[in-house]
Amino acid sequence: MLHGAMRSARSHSGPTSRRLARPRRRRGTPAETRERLVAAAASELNRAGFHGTDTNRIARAAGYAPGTFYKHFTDKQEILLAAYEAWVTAEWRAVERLVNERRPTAAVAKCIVDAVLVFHRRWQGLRAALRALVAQDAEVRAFYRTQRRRQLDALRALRRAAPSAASRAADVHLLYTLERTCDAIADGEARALGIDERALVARLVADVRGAIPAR
Amino acid sequence: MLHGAMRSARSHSGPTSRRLARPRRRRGTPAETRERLVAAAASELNRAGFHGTDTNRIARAAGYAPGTFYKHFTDKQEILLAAYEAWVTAEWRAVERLVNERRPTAAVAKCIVDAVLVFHRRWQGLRAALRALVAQDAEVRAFYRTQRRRQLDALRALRRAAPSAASRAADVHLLYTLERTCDAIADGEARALGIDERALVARLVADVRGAIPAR
Amino acid sequence: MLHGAMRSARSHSGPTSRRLARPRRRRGTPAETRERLVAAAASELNRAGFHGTDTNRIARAAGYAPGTFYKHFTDKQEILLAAYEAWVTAEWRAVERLVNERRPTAAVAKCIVDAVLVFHRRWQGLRAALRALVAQDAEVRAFYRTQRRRQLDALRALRRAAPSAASRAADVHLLYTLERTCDAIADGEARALGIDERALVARLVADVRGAIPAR
Amino acid sequence: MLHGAMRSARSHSGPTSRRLARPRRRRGTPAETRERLVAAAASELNRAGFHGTDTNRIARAAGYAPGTFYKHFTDKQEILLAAYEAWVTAEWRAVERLVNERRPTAAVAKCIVDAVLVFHRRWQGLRAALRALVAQDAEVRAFYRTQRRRQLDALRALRRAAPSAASRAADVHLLYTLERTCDAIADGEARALGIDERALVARLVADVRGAIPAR
DNA sequence: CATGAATGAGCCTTCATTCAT
DNA sequence: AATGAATGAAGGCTCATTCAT
Repeated sequence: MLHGAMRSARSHSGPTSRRLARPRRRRGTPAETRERLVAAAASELNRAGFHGTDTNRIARAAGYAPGTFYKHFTDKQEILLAAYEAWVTAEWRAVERLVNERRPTAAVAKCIVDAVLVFHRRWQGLRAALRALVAQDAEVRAFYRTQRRRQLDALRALRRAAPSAASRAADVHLLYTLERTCDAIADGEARALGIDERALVARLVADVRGAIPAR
Repeated sequence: MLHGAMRSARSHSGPTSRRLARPRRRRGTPAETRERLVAAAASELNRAGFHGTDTNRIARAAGYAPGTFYKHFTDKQEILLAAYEAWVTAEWRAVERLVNERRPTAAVAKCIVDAVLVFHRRWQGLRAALRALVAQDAEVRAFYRTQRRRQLDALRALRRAAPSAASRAADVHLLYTLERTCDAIADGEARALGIDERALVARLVADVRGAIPAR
Repeated sequence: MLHGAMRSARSHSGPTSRRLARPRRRRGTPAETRERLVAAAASELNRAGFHGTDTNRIARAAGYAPGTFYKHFTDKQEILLAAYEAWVTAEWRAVERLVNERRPTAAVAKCIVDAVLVFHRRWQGLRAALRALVAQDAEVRAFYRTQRRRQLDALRALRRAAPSAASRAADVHLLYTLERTCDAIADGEARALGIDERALVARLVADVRGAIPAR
Repeated sequence: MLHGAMRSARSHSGPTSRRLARPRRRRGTPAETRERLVAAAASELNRAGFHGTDTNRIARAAGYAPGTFYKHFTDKQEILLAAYEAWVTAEWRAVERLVNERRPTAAVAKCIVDAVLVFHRRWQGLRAALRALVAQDAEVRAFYRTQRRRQLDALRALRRAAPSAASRAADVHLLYTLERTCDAIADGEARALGIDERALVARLVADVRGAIPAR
């Protein structure tokens, strides 16, 4: 009569448990596995930051065991860079698509700012996580600067202007302004400060319009 | 508090110098202890970021045992906020001082940008550490926004203009541009991208000049 | 304008603060100080147990600074023993008083059980704290056994019987039964188990009655 | 779980023997790991009490690294409860076994008291550790009372009597008496007080005999 | 390729205790 | 006699990473 399975009030579920369990055994090519891991990492990093995310959790969220993570990435930092690269690529692909549409400059500028805002809103946390590492880690810094060069190249192509010292300074000035202000709108700071977001966006649109050639 | 450490951009003696010679029972008021801890924290956080230092290390760097930290701060986050507050205060005190000098607007604008650059160069890491936490922690975010409001108030007073929705948008636009660009110059990114820093600074000076009243 | 005393959102109150501050500077004889400390310790230990109480807190609760504690006691354990000794003394003084009243045996037995219950209810936590230490520490164990001898002596005197091996066994049997059962009633276990407390008390009264001489 | 360790009162090989020879990567099922941890915890807690051991030590004693502990238990308290639950189960299994033997009531009662004594002797420290926490922690208290209910149910079944308020009071009265007295014998207090242990045990046997049905 | 139990360095935090005043 | 800032050892717990399977 005492033998019944009376469990402790607080029973730890043990190491076998998968709190984040999703359907597993989704076999596929290594590339698919990697892609799933990057997607899961982007999401986790965006939500909890670099130090708030753990690699076991990333793997589980992607449907894999912890060890699998390290078959595809050498460390946590590497997957952050992969996630960020995907982000930059997607953002600039979107911007380029907009620029190539045959529309008035003003409309294009507005669309670009809107598109950037959408991306910054969606990936606020990921961006912040990266920025923090950029300040601390030389490797991340080098990577970040490479991405920045890609952005600058894209912007220069968009301008269709001959590169000059002045125009390069103007380009980074624009990029930083756009980026920082979009971050502030994206993370709600502008609203919290009682700023009229439309007025702020209007300024950004004006900045962008000044940078792309009139049609 | 901490103004001794914040006032100058070159006043840091290095943490290694203290680690060996640690006098037992350093006497002083609690306020002095607190100030030493904040100065040490600013320095450590600036060097290694939030997750790259620990409270024991901060205490040791200030010349105290680990336990002492917790007599003055409830946790590591609190001391980061204290260090940041001191930073903001010192920076804007410097800016105000410049503004109040009787000099031509152009000269004042140049001095302001230079001063901001000095602060951003010196406290790059601290700023990055804070930004990362702002993205993750609601309490830090609230604190950060309070500081931002102080900055905006200071800027408005400097403008001597009646506050309007447009001018507030212009103010944050300027702040973000100045801040992000100075960060990029401070952390060497501008140089790494082959940007002419003087040209970039010139743009910032022009931005600032547009914001302060002509004499 | 920035110079106003703008305090951080979370401001640690610093080492000078006395969260438990009671009116201080109550000077008096060393014996009075000691007594206040013991009283405060009894209360804290009773509430939070040995490991849940800290000596700084005890000192503050008694109206003194942390250092004062160690002027009167060599360590935390010592004050626990002092508090316990006071407890035992008070309890048996109460029991003796009841026994010496000229009343029928049954009434006296009932009063004794009630009195014991009152003490156990009031000092549940202190008793538990002591018991835990008794199991771990030889010094505490020795002290505890000394108190137990006092109790046995008191009980023997109360019995007015010649000491014999049998009567001594009966005495400890009674003491343990009374003690453990009163603890269970005092800490609410009896009630939680759905036991009729009056029936249980009645049993204890019967036990006690069998041990004291009829009039 | 843990019955290997609990079944016998002499099966412990000592924690020192393991500390040096620690094979890397001990393989086994999670259940085996858990069982080893619980056995090590029971032993450590029994030896040093709740605050006298730490989870790192428990893990090492079981042959694991500190982190392994937290794959199986959320905290130190949980493993204490697991160890205690195993203890209660083992003790009552032993008692039941004795009761079910076809022997005279007197002999059975003697065997029961002896068995309880063996368990109390072997696990004195564990019992004391638990009792101290019961006084301080609501969760532990709830768990403890659940175990107590199991004991009462077992005792009632053993009595083969219809449950009544009077019999329930008698049951807890017996349980507390038996328990507290066995603790006192087990921890050497009875001997230290000059009590004839056989006489005391004889009283307990009489108490138990009164509770189980005659054959 | 994938698994998942196990690792272990190291962080944050507490608190009994000391000692210069 | 009392103070209270300071101490520092130690403990609970986490998580990036490894490796036997």
